[in-house]
Amino acid sequence: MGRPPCCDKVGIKKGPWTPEEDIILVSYIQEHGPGNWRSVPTNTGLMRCSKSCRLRWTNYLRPGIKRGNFTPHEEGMIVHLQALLGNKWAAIASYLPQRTDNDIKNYWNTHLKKKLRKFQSALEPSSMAATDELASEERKSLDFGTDARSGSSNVKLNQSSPSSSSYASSTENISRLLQGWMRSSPKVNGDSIGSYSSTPANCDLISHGDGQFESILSFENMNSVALMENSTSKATLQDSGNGEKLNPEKKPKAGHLKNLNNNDDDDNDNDNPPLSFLEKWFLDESSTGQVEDINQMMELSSIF
DNA sequence: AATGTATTCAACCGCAATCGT
DNA sequence: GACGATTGCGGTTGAATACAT
Repeated sequence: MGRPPCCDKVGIKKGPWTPEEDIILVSYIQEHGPGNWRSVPTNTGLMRCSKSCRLRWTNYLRPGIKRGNFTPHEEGMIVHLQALLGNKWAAIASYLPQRTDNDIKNYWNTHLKKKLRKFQSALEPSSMAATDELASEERKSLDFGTDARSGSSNVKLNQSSPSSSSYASSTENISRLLQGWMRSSPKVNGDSIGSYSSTPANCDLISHGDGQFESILSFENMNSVALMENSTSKATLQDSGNGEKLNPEKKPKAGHLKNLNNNDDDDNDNDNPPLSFLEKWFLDESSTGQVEDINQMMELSSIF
């Protein structure tokens, strides 16, 4: 019953991509442009399903993708947007140029969520005791800005995968691969199309580029995604790279609606979540999780 | 040095939305 | 409008790697 998975076909290759496959895919897209993924495997001879080709392109080969360290500004934006939108990674990614939804999702799951948990534990130490698994995990890495495993700064974490054997982690390979295309890419608003300028050109979110959170406070009066849509409606959300529309907020699925509604519920008083304090705490690498003003912190608990 | 454990992230899977007929 | 095909998205997995013992 139901449609069989597209990758279940015999002879369809799975797993990590090889440099040869990447070159084939990039060459094809360079010539034909992204899209019509269905025809990509057929036309290229790649033994990959269309989905895999699209994923490889959007998450890795696409020009202008920034890998590695997330800046504090990016972290702050993710925190902000996640609080506003829930796990709408694609929507969040549309406001973080050069970052893929997958990247953001991974970063959230591996780094930011931990920070949030720690934040919660600071708020409600007793509740942490109830969640033993999480609690023990967090206790292993008490320094907020420290990698639990290495004890070193988070900055280390996102260096392009240290692996020397793993091709997929070699950004140099990819950039070399794409160099020709990047050079020939037309410019839009001073940015190479290759930079995947999916962020709305007029969007206040990042246009300031000052690295301050104020830059995203254009959401100040937002209480819902619908409002966000209004606030950005003047911007043409168009991925200039492949022509795909990049609507920051498509019709949410049921689960997402729930998520969003939860946010709405939290904001029933029509006030935005008091995130500035959270950001400060969240991004303070020297923070040890100490809460100086517990009352202020308590205000934040309802957000999550 | 060997082994066990934790972490990361590229890639896969399944579902829902969208598109084309 | 109905239906099938295609695309996009979010959750999850598992191999590779780093770290701890």
